[in-house]
Amino acid sequence: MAPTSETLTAERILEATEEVLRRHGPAKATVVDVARALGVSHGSVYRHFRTKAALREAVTKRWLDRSSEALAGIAAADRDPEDRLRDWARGLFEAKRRKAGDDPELFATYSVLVGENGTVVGDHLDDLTGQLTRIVRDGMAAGVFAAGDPATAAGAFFQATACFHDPCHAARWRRPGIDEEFEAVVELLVRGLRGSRRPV
Amino acid sequence: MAPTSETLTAERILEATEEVLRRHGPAKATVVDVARALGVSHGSVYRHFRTKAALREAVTKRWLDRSSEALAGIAAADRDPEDRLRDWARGLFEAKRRKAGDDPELFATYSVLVGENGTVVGDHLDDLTGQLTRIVRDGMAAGVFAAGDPATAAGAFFQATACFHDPCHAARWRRPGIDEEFEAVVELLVRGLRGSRRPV
DNA sequence: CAGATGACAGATATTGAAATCTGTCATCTG
DNA sequence: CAGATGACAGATTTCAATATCTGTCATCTG
Repeated sequence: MAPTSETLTAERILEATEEVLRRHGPAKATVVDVARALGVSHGSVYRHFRTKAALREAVTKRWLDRSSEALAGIAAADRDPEDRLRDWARGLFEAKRRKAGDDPELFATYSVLVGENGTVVGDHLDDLTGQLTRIVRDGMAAGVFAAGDPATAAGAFFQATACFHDPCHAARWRRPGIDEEFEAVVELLVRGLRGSRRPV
Repeated sequence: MAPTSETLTAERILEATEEVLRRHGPAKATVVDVARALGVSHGSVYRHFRTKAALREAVTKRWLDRSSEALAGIAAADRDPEDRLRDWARGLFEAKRRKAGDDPELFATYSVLVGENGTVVGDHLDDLTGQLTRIVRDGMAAGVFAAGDPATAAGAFFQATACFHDPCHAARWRRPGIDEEFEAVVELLVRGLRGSRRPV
């Protein structure tokens, strides 16, 4: 809001943009608002970001990257792959549910941004399935999971748990019994990864 | 469009409403349009449906019920439960994908209606998971699937395949490789239903 | 008299004029 | 001269007046 004497950096613009998005929502947040919040002219914002879309994309990427960090720790840990897989899936679900529950409007805002930015979101999903692939590969190497293509199995696991991390299902995350449903799905998938009793 | 001398029945109103929805879309389809299409006054429509919402709900129910029928046949067949499960899931996916692909606007229209009508949709989902439960129960009875609560397992299977039947994922059904992804998820789930190699 | 009608009040949607925003760029300033 | 500015054109959004719709009901008709 008040003009600041600090140098205008991309980082400061991104912070201001997040704040404007938080206050005004995705539909009403304008580049002019961001410039006003920083006490500069909107022309200065365009010096750092070519278009409004690029600015929104950068904000989205920042947000998604922050989401990945905590999970990356779980994926890289040196522990039983099956436990890691459960913890990772639970961590992803809990994080999403907490964000959706604590500040529904902000979550809705980011859901809109995510819908706008196919490329950035695709990279984020690749990042997450990459983390999953690492866990699955470790599990196969340790003989805990049945042999197969780790990337395919990780992709299937990720898709099968979409109900518990994809924003389009957010409305259901408040229902009672959702935790039991989550556990049931994860258990079913873990058993599937372990492999079949009867030979193929 | 042209006035008809036949008696005005709920059925005829529903047909006209489907047509109006198909032509005008969910946002612009009005009760007055429906009455015009039937050549009657809108007051007559209100004699059969208390509100516009009730009319839309009835149309939604009709549509969902039609969707269930084909699958019900698969679920009730007297065949190997594992094949039945695969065919059922594949049938659900194919039907949804075909509808979304053949007439995207109509599919979008019904997606909106589905979003409006929690109760009717809930019943439909109960119907589908009921069909799945029957298959899973048969599989457990035959020893093909590991013992457990059939309803829980069926619910988990249904949620885990949401990517391939929930309209909110419709945009991804055109991507190349989607069939392989579907197969991978179903295989993983089927292996999970068969049970674990190592004792719990 | 069962069923259809259309006038009506309040709610909702449409429309077009005015305001604001996006993106560019010639100009200014430290 | 690197970086900021604000005027500008064309695109988009807002807003208030206007039109349409929803749901009711007294009245009509076969």
